[in-house]
Amino acid sequence: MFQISTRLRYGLRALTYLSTNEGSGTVSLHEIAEKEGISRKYLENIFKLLKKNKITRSVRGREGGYALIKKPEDIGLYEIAAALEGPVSLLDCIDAESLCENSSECGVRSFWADYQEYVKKYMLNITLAQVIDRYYNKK
Amino acid sequence: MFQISTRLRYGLRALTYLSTNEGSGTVSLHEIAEKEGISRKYLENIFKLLKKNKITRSVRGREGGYALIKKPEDIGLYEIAAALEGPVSLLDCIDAESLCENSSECGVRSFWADYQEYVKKYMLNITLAQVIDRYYNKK
DNA sequence: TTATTTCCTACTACTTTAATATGATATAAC
DNA sequence: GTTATATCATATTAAAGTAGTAGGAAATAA
Repeated sequence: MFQISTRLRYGLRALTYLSTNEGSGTVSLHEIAEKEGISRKYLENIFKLLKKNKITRSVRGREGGYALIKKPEDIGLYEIAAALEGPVSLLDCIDAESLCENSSECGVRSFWADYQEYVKKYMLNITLAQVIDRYYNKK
Repeated sequence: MFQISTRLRYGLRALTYLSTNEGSGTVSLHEIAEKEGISRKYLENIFKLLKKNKITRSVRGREGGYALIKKPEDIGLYEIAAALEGPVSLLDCIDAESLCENSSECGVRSFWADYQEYVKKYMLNITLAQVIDRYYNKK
């Protein structure tokens, strides 16, 4: 219940590693995979999404790799989660009109809409920098 | 992302219907299925969990059905969600010690622990009565 | 030229989810 | 007592999602 996906967890770890090790250059997936104990092939899938959503940039070829586009302080968790798990979407309401007459769907829907806003708010207010900070302080 | 399951949504709708229609007796799954447009067989699965978790009671045989055990004001959404989706569980941390030395897992884990508490808090503070209230006010 | 890297298109194994199938058991109405 | 209507029990199925793998093309620095 309310479990996060391995994809997002791996993604966050990879980005944490990336931001603390990229320096002025890039970091290869090979290195991240080795240091974080994550499959390199699976990281490829993850970084494909991160690049597509303009969170990272890439350099191909030898000595290539990935780097963050923005500073960790400017990267919200919401955009990372949205990139890796798809954006928040409310429930479908296709035949809502016919349903809402006789069912409890409307009440439940409006409740969940609020719930999603609540979760989204949390994600919007936390940055990658804050997650990294936790890593070092192990608080 | 942060999407709720059909099982929980159906469960909430069924409980809403139940509490507004049980009166002093019980309501059959046949009736709920018909009025809410949900498969009766699927409702059986849902109510098996709700009964097991002491949210509803049942009466077998003709004229039988289900009823709430507590008043809607005393049923928190968290217990309903926990019954239908399993309780909140933190990430496994079996070989955490070996990992935490070199990886970013610890920082990410502590972040998600807070996140889960945040969500849990929301669920604990909302009752079935409040969801029902929304249904009528269609706010 | 070669080693290393991203990039691209699949494929696979596994788990979960939503739903169905079949029938046993209980009970009120007739 | 028979019957219709319920829950209860077990199990199966179809589709989707998740985690991870396979094989190689293209780029680029050493």
